Amino acid sequence: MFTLSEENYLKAIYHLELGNDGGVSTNAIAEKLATKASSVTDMIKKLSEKEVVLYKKYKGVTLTVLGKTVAASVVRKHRLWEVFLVEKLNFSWDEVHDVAEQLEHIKSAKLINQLDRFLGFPTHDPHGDPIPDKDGNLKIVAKSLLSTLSKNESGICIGVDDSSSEFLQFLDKKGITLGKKITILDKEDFDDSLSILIGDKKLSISNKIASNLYIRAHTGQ
Amino acid sequence: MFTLSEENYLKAIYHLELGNDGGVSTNAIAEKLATKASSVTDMIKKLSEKEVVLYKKYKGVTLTVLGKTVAASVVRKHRLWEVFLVEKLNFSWDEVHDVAEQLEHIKSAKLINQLDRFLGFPTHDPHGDPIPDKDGNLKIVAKSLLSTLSKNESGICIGVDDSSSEFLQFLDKKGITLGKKITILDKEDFDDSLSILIGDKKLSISNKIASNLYIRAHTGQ
DNA sequence: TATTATTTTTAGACTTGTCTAAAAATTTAT
DNA sequence: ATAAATTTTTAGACAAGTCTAAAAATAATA
Repeated sequence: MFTLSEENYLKAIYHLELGNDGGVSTNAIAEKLATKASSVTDMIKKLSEKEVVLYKKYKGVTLTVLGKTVAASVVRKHRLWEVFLVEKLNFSWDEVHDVAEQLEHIKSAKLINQLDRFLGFPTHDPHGDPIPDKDGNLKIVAKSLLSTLSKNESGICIGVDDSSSEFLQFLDKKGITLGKKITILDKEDFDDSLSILIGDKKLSISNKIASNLYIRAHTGQ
Repeated sequence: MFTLSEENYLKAIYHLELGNDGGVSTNAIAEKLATKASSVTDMIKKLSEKEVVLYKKYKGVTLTVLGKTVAASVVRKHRLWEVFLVEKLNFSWDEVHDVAEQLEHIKSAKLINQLDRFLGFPTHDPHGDPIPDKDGNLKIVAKSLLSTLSKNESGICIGVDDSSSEFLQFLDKKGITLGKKITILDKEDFDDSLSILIGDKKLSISNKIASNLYIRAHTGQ
């Protein structure tokens, strides 16, 4: 059994490992959890004794198979609860994070299995992130940043990189939601801003926005 | 804001105050929370400084208006989650307690208000206990123990006193559920056991069972 | 009422998770 | 390759919540 704090460390390491390949640094974990490097070192020792991470002094940390399983289960719970909040309780996608951050630590296998069923076995959370299955596996869908598409290419909006509530509210305001088709009408060399067609509306968006939107290639039509 | 532990103490005191009138003793709280009297004294001092209880050394403890509000809100959350688990996630009434014990500490006003709406503003939990409203008020329905009814009297089963899972499973096995009409066919003086009619079935139940079942008077018919 | 029993509180210790400040190791740059 | 900068670890401290053992207050009893 793992404490709330241990689960948060495992989740942080899990997310950091997906980004960087190889070990995760003490400082990276500290930054992610808004804590101090010395606290991270302490906790890493504890996690290492519990055999959920591999740790060599000064060499960073890696999740073991067990650690990965635990972390994935926390992520699974987080994302299932997010779906629940949006689909059943009328939360908007920018409101779910803090509550899911609490709900992800509730311990009950039956609860999460029944919730999964109740929600119709969803595969993605409201931000387009994949939901790990019971065994911790997740299906990674090939995706590209909108900023990497060329003129006249198009795709389906399937996720966001930055899921801060400011960004999500901005997208709401512009009418950019998951599942919508986006076509690049023009690219401005000067500032890399884009002119796009979304639904039947023309929009101009900055490169910063385009670098935070994930697109699934949309062949044909 | 209150910690998980503080919330548990407030809830315990709240329940104990409903039973005993007057102050709640240190030992009673210790027993309810399965902790030591010395720990209770420590925590009571903290709660007293936070002005949620009135405390005089050796004289027990009473909730303030603020304390009562906080406690009722925890109870409200607990019972709403129990309804959710039974109504939406197919838990049986003997399985909900431990999970609700965790869920009751999730902090989000929007979550609990939306959950309340999603469930259709229920007034009672799966064990027949009333759900406090947003302001912490609860509607107390006149109820009697089945063991206090006389021969040929009848009533509707509306709650249980003991909600341990052993007792609840026993009731399931016997087909005794909330909302059913129960009529006393006979009372045995020797051991106070009862012969009852529930639905169209005749049952013999011990006094211990009858002393843990709440009945709403059922006049006429 | 004096004595015994019970309840409650205090004193001191321990665990978890955190922090600051200083020391040690590693990496970067000259 | 040596010095400087950065990262990481250690050492010691602190707050929350709990515990045991002993002291103090209250309640029960002879």
